Amino acid sequence: MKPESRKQEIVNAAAILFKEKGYSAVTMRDLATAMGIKAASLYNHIQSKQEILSTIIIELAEEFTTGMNLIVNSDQSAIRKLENIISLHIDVTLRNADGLASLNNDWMHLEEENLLSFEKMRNDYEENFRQIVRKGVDAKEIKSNNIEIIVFSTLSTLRTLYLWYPKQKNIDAGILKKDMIAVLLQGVV
Amino acid sequence: MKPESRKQEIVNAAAILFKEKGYSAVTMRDLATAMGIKAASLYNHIQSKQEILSTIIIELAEEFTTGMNLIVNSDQSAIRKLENIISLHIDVTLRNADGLASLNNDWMHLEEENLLSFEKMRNDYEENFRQIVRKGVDAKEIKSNNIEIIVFSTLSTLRTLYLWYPKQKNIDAGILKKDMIAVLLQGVV
DNA sequence: TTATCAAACTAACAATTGTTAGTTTTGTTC
DNA sequence: GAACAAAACTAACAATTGTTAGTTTGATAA
Repeated sequence: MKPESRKQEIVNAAAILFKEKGYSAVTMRDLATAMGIKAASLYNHIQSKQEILSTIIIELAEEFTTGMNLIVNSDQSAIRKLENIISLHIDVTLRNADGLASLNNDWMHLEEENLLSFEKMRNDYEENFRQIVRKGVDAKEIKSNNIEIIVFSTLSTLRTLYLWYPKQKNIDAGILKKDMIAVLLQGVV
Repeated sequence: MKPESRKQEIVNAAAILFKEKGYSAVTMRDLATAMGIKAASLYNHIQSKQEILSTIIIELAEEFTTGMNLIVNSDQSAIRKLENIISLHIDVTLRNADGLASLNNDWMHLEEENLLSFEKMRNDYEENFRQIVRKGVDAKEIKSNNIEIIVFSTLSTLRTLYLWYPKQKNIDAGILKKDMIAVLLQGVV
């Protein structure tokens, strides 16, 4: 066990609180109480409340961006790429479910460059996703229902994993991936 | 066009703001500015900020509860029931996409009885959903992947419709329902 | 012991929050 | 135009917000 830096401990505690009540509803005093210290003491380790949020979100966004780039540039079928995307989301969710709450619900409270860079990463991510599906349809690997609906429904599910996963007890990552791939790609009927 | 009550206008304006920034980050002065009046004037029409939130959420929750009860008690196949649930979500979303943002993201800021009654409605809703899927699996209508994953993935998509639908231009409700049913039930492969 | 440094503390600030009280404006009805 | 109600206003409040300044504590190294 490598000891976590005090800052990282604060960021982790904040992610849990942000998940429960949202960024705006969590006060620095709430966070300090959760850490067992006074609010002012937090500022020995972090620069601002905003810095906590951006630390949580940007790091996760970069993980997704890196993962997606690897997948997009790989030489695989569209279906395989979709499977890898599902796997990526599950991996990130298992590692940091709390932080994903902020990424999903509080990104709009980012400021300046962080907001812009987040929005760019998210748009690029979605565009990559869309392109994979499009190519899959062209290659007749994927049913040409409505491409936008496929992208939307798959991404909705993957983005909500952070809420659902913690409620499942002792679920194995490998089984989860297999089942999720089956449901999302082969359907339920 | 029936004239909306001033209170309803305020609630509608609030729903839009809550969607953009979340309940906690929207101040009564923000809302007043959006209405073109001063913050204090809002209180001629509403009792509190909290009342606005509960008006938005409880009404929607009751719509879902009513709709779900009709479907559960109907005499149809499990697949048909799932189709009707999809249809229900689309109908509610088309009618009040803004309010659904609060229902999805700000329900935890409800207080007292409203919080309890919301949580009960949501749990009952999910339990009904789960039971329909379970019966469908028993009747061999539905593939027995992982029931929890089916419930989760379908519900995730339906709950996120409020974000996606407004970005689609001039999409016909009937076509949307058909396509959504196809993707969610028959899959994409 | 002494010096050092991270990490806690107390005390306070200026700004913002939801809300109230009391008053004025606006528009409709007799 | 008098009367009335709806809906706006001004002014202020007590509480809470993120944050800063300066100080004390506690452990480690010299």
